[in-house]
Amino acid sequence: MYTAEYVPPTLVVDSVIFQLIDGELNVLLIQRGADPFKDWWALPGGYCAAGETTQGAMARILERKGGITIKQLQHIEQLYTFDTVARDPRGHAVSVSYMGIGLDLAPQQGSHTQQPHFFPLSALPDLAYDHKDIIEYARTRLAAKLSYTNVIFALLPPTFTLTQVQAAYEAVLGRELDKRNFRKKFLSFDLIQETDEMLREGPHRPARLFRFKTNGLQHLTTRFD
Amino acid sequence: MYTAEYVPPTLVVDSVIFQLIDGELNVLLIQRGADPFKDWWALPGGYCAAGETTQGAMARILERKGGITIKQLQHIEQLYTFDTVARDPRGHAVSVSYMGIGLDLAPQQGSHTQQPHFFPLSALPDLAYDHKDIIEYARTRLAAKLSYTNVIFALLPPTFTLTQVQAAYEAVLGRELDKRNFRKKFLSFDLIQETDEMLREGPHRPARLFRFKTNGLQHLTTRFD
DNA sequence: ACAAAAGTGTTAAGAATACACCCATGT
DNA sequence: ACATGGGTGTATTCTTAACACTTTTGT
Repeated sequence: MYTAEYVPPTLVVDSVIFQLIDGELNVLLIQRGADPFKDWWALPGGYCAAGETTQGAMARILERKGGITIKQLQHIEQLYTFDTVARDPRGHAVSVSYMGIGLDLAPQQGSHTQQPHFFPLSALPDLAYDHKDIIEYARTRLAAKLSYTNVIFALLPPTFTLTQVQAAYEAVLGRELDKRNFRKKFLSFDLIQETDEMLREGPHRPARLFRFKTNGLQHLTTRFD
Repeated sequence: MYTAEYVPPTLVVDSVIFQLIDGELNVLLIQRGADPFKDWWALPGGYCAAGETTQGAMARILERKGGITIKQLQHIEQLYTFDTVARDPRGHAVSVSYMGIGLDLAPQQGSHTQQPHFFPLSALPDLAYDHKDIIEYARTRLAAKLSYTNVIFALLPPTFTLTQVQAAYEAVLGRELDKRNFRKKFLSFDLIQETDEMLREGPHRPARLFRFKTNGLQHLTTRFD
């Protein structure tokens, strides 16, 4: 397949797994059990072997190291391939990065790692490799995608209130939105429909529950923001 | 660096090199000299070795196979990593793809290939591998970037008329724009300044030449379109 | 004089923004 | 009764879209 003198770089896959916890965007990290960066927090990642797609490798590694299956993720997309020679002290490792988004993800102890853990983006520990850059890249991509896709569905439960949708937008964009304008605009996309359920959860008026008309990523015909 | 039983996929880099010719977006192709896909047209591409960045590999391969140096390119960006196992019949090859944009590129015969050639996107030959998908991905990305960056500079000469700018937008977007509205909007970005030169090239009123205030990619604060 | 592209403004419709009060509930 | 978050409409500003004629040149 390639000549004797051709030695490819190591190919690795790193995953940025997001979910909302308490209205904040959180990312899944594992604590490394071996050098380099032993005991540092890092994105779940690992080798991609010949014959395995990068997304296949992502699924295998996430399950083994993060205790999460990709069926729990409502959206997955490839982000960028990080390839600087110095990013891994052991030698040249090219990293294909992915973003995955889920809901109520409860990571399990992986067989090769310490307990994986979700951290809010506002309180990340020091990170191994260039993983801080990768997370920042993912957050920027997700924020951009809010404005031209329905990707918000991946952060929300099957039924949800408009206040929850707005809170999810605000968590990703990192700024507050006007309640009346947000509802008018978001409803105009025609992505969701009322259910006949209400959410009662406090000493205040119950909130209407909605659901998405279709799941799966779609491009908006009109932009948000 | 990796254990004996770990065999990485081959890592290759494929480049989509665009330039405008006669008001149409063209892409650089080479004719393959060996199997697989012998004599088919393909994107210039080749192996990336350990210790070499993917962009470094791109530069080396473009020069060798396409007769173009990356210094001739006014913009380069990574696109996507194509990794399906079946995309190369010889075995699993993961392709990191790049888009490069230049001007007056005159490809030279490469040492390992037939004469490279620019083809308009509207008249592409059959292409090897998944290279048609890669070109389509690049065109879509470029069209999207027109609306939120100044990337149009990469398609234009150092001085240019507003009609040329509009024609470049139209070539990438694949649709016509209103002259008065285009000029008003584009000038409002404040990216360009008048020169005191005029372009005379026919039996009609000469056109004012402009230049960009800064080269290099910038995000627009307001969107086009 | 004619053909060809350059250059230029106004109007109307639609979208974005700013903004404040009443409603339904649990305690 | 009160505290809490749910729910709703309008006026203003800004942006977009549609549209046609005059100017300057080469032949």
